[in-house]
Order: sequence, then C-alpha cells, then structure tokens
Amino acid sequence: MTTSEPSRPRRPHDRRPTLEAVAARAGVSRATVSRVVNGGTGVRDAVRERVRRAVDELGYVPNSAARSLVTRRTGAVAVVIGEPETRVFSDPFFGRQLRGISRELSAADTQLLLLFVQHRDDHARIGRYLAAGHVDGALMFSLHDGDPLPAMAERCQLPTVYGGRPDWPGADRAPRPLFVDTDNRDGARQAVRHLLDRGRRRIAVITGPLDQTSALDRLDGYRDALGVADPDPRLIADGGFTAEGGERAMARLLAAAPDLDAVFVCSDLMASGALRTLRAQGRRVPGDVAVVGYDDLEPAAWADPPLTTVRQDVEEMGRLMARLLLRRLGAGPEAGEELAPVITAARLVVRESS
Amino acid sequence: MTTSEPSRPRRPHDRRPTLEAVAARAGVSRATVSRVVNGGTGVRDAVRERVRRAVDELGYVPNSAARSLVTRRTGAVAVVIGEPETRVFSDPFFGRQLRGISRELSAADTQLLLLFVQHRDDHARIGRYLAAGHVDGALMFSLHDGDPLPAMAERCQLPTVYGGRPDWPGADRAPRPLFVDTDNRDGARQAVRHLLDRGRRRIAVITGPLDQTSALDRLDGYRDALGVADPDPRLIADGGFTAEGGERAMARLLAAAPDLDAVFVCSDLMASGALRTLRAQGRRVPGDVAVVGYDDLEPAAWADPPLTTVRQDVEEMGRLMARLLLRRLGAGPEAGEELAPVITAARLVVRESS
DNA sequence: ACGGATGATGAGAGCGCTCTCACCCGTACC
DNA sequence: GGTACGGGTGAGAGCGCTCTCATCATCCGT
Repeated sequence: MTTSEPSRPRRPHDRRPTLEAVAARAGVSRATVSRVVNGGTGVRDAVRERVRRAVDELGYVPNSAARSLVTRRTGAVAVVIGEPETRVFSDPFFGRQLRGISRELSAADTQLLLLFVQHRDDHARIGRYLAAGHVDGALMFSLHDGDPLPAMAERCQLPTVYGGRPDWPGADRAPRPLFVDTDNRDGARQAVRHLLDRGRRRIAVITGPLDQTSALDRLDGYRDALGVADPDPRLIADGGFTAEGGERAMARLLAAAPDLDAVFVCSDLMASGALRTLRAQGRRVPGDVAVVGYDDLEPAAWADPPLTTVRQDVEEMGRLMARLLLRRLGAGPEAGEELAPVITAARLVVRESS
Repeated sequence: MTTSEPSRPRRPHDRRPTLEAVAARAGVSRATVSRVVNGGTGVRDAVRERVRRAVDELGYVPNSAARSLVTRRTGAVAVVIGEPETRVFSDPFFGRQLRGISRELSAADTQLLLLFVQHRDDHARIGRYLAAGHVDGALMFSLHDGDPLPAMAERCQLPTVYGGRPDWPGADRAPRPLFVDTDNRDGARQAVRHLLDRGRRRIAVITGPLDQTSALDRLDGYRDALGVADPDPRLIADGGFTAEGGERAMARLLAAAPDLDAVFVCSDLMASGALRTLRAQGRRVPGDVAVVGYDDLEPAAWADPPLTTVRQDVEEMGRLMARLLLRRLGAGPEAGEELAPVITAARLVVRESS
C-alpha cells in the first residue's frame, strides 16, 4: 500500500445510533421501534422486548431535533426574568419562585430554560429565541412597564403565563393574559392597618420600582389604609426592591421626615437594608420606628429583630404558574378558554419589629 | 350550503413561514434564502436585498429544530449545578459564577440552559437530556464525589468544562478533564498564616462538605499552614457551605474547644452564620475570636464586623469556564489538545474581623 | 368454511433546513 | 472565435424522526 484512502467525509464512529440502526438490530421497522420508544402500545410483548434490548445494547437516545421537527413540540419552556442575574441571585424571591416552577415542570418531564434580561437589547435576542420555536411556552416575571416581551410572545402565539399582573398592551383586547399574582393591594393594606393599630401615626413607605404592577399595587394599599389619596410625599421613597436601595431609601426618609414612627417596606430584602440604616442612625426597632416587610422570605426571619411581614407563598405561586402553563399546553387550542388568572391571598405575620 | 367542509387537518394560519415561503416571495430558491439568512456571502446585493425584504414582510424566523437536525449544532450549552436550587439561590457564589458564564455566552450568541441536580434520580434525567443532543456542550460545577455526570458526559462525548477540579473517574486515563479552579489550598494557607501572624494559636476551621475537592483542598491548606498533618479534631467542623451549617458548626466548635481564639471559615456564607453564633454566645470578634472567610462575596462586606476573607474572582472564573468551552466547541476536534485547565490565584483581603 | 372485525406491523411521505454539486453566463485569455 | 475560469444560482439529496395508511395475520361468528 502506497497511499491510504483519503479519510471519508462521514465518520460513523462519532455518529450516535439512529432509529434505523435499532430497527435493523431488532429486525423490525422504524415505525415499531418508534412505537416502543414512545407510548409503546400495540406492540407484541416479544417484539417490544427485542426492541428494548436493541436500544440498550446500542445506547440509543432519540434525537431531539428530529423529533421536535415533526412533533412541533420541544418539551421545554422558557422562564424569562426581567432583571439582570445580579438581582435574581441576590433576592431570594426569585429562587423561591423558580423552585416552585422547577418542581412542577420536572414532574411533568419538561425542561426549564432560564433567560435573563440584562440590557435593553436583550429583548430582541430573547424575542428571537422565543420565536425560533426553541420552547413550547414561556413563564415571565418581574417585567417592567413597557416591556416589549408580552407583545412579542403574543405575536408569535407563544403560550405564556405571567408572574404578577402584566402591563398588558391592548388593555381590554380579546386575548387576556394568563397570570398568577398575590393580592398585593390587600397585603399592603393589612400591613399598614397593623401599624395604625399599634398606634403609629407617621407611617412611611419604601416602595419597589413603580414601573412594576406589584410595587404600584402595594403603594395603593398603603394609600387605602391611610385613607388619603395623596399622602405626604416626604413619607414615600423608592427602594428599587434591593437591599442597598432599601438602605438608601430609609436614609432619605429619615432626612425628610425625622419624626416618622413606622415604615412599611415593600420587600423583606429592602427591609433588611432599612434596618441597617435605622441601626446605624441609632433608632431602635420597634421602639422608635416600627418596621413591616413584605414576602416573608429568609431576610425576614434572619433580620434583627425578626421582621413582621406580609406572607405570600412564593413557591406555591411558582407552582401555580407552571401548572397553568402546562394545562394551557396540554389542552386543545380552545380548551384554553377555561383557564383564568389566579390571585392568591396575602397574610400578615407579626413578629418583633412592630 | 348544507354542511361545510370538514376542517382541514392542516391549519396554515398557525404555521410559521418557512424558507420555502420566503424563497417564493423573493423569487429565488431556498438555497439562496438560506445563504442570505446565514453568512450571506456570494449573493448579489440586489438579490440579497430582495430576500431581506421578504424575510421582514413574512416575519420569517428559522426553525431551530430543522436547522440543528442538519447542522448538528444547537447553539446552546447546559450549565449543570450539583445542588438543589434552594442552595443555588441562597449562596451568592453561584449567582456570580453564573453571571460570568452568562455574559460570555451571550456575547457568543449562545444560549444558557440551567439544570439543577435535586435528587439522586435527577442524574439519570439530566444524563438523558445531555445525551439527547439538546446542547452542544456543558458546564458543570459544585459536583460531589462519585457524581456519575462526568462519566456520562464522557461517554456521550459531550464537550464539558468543570468549575473546580472534578473527581475524575479514570484518574490518569487519557482524556483529562478541562476545568477552571482557584488555588484553594494556597488561599487557605494564606488565611491561616494570617491568623498565626496575628498571634492566634488555637485556630479552628469550618469546612465545606468534604466530598468536594474545593472543600478538601482548603482543609489541606489549613493543615499546611499549621504544619501538622493531623490537627486536633475538636478544631474541625463541617459547615456544609450553608449559613445555617456555619452557625451550627461554630456552636459545635465552641462546645468542643471553648479555648479557640480564631476560626477559618471556608466560605463567607458559612462565616456569616458563624458570626451569628459568636455574637449569640457573647464572644467578641475579633477580640475573643478572629474570623476569616473565603470567597469575598456580599456576605463578607455586609458582615458585622466586615469580614477578612480570601478573594477569588468568581465572576471571572465563570467567564473563563465559558470561554474554555466555546473554544473547545469552535475549534476542530483535535485543536482541542491545546486547551488546558486554568487555575487562578487567591488573595487574602484583610478587613476588621481578624 | 367464509366474510368481516381486530390488532400488529411495515412502507413511505414528509417536517424545514443545509450543503454539495451541477449549471449558467459573463469575462479573460490565447 | 474558442476555451478556460469563476462567481452567482438552483436542484435535490438528505438529517432522524413521527404518523398515516395499507397490508397482512389472526380470530370470531354464523
């Protein structure tokens, strides 16, 4: 031999076995193997066994691309969070929600695909990704007003469930969005009423970013409880739903209204920041200033003193979102009509900070 | 008309436009449209323009399943974390690493797919998922000894990069794993030496779970610095890399060795727990007990007092992992030979707790 | 014993895309 | 004027799978 053959373009060794190969080995047709690999009804036991063995011996795993090309199903759903990971991974709220979602999805053998919105231009990228049919549906939460994602999902008819009532483009147009939310307004009302009951009169509020419906609703609940449509603006500060934001907002409030005797903080994480500021400025909690948080997550229990807060079952909300989406996907196109948004209750949990 | 036709099986209205449709509209062949949509070389400007317009008008988005069926590329990589989400979302370490990874991947227009290992049986599910060709490669971290995932990835020849030196199945066999790690042993040595320099003599250690190489390496560094192969076992406790674990481990140490005057805690999160215990038991930091952490993440800066700790650039490590994997994927099959594990340096950051 | 259920199996047509190869036509060269 | 060349374009063969139908046993009732 002088020169060996040029290397073949096809390298069978790095090719995973296909249905065809399994069929050949088991001495049946592709169709039969497919039947066994999937549902597996209508195949004689002896044949099924032979196919199973062939699958094992060859280490056959179905090619997902080929499969979803014909079924138009991918077995995956996207979770889109309208925040940069920095926030997502520092606020336990997201972890909890994601946990509920992931539990429910993996029980249904559905993959979870996590997407973060970092920059403005990420919207386009994510929109393209969703439109490309990588996923069967989407779960979106922590979106901010004017986010183009809902409209994009709508346009490419991607089944979507929102966490928190979304800022919906064509407000009352036919296709109503599916979402899971807590009764934020009522939760806030409970918190502020509790402070009033405790005899507090100068009650401040640290809000979330007001381009989110949840933050807005909680602020509305604060107004409801106070019974004033237009409360003293010196008592309102935006803490952006972060610990540092809460820290700074508290400082601003103390500067603008040194006489405040209570503060309703719209998330536990912000409350932990607010407590730091209060401690630093020598105000006792709850002696000088009573504090109520929102969420009832780790920061509330760990806080010093432990935080009175409004409990919402975040994990359950995640589960509900996933369940809603799965139903939406599983049912026929019009069976979806029965599905409706879910609003869960909020409940005050009294601890030592108020 | 008496009865309308039975509804057609095909519903063209819910079908997204295909290459074929774009080709027809632009008056060219599928091949040409494909050329424009992808690289786009070798097409006359006029034609390219016409195709572009057709794409826009139809709102065409390539079908990813069809594409990856033929290209054998998915444009996505999996990130597998060997911990339940509970931990992932409460330890800022993961968030940081993920952030580095996600930055690098999205710059390369590659999707990130997050998978958690919750239960024992998740391994099988994840293995199947990886084998099914949903992703082009994987990034795995926080794996524990004896985890079958590396072997699975190896078997289906999935390009993989590990975060932290993995517990490698065939130790010295040919295919060496690709990983990114910090010099944990040296970092620990620095921390403990620093405590010795400060005159401490009874130095305890709170370790991570000892089935992880990073925890093991740090414990080795502790031994190195003390210069004893077999330190007093009363000075060693496992904190499991969680805040509560650190809290409990500190309590155990104080009970077993009340005379300890310093503790090297192998993660900031555990250190925050340890500080709680010390405070609760009335030990002053650093007066009575000096504390050094590891990681230099938020808990270190926020701690009271601010924590002396060992800094590792976690985000950068994430970025390095992603970059390594992308190179591995981009390069030809044998060009991969040049790629080697990366070990970054650790550096002590002195603050007020020591 | 025979027509008609019934149930297991195989043949084959796509799903939407990429990519090779052949083709066409215009330009350059002898 | 013929040959060679090369860039732009189209035809068509798959990628690996699912699913509809046709086919063929098998078994029942009369």
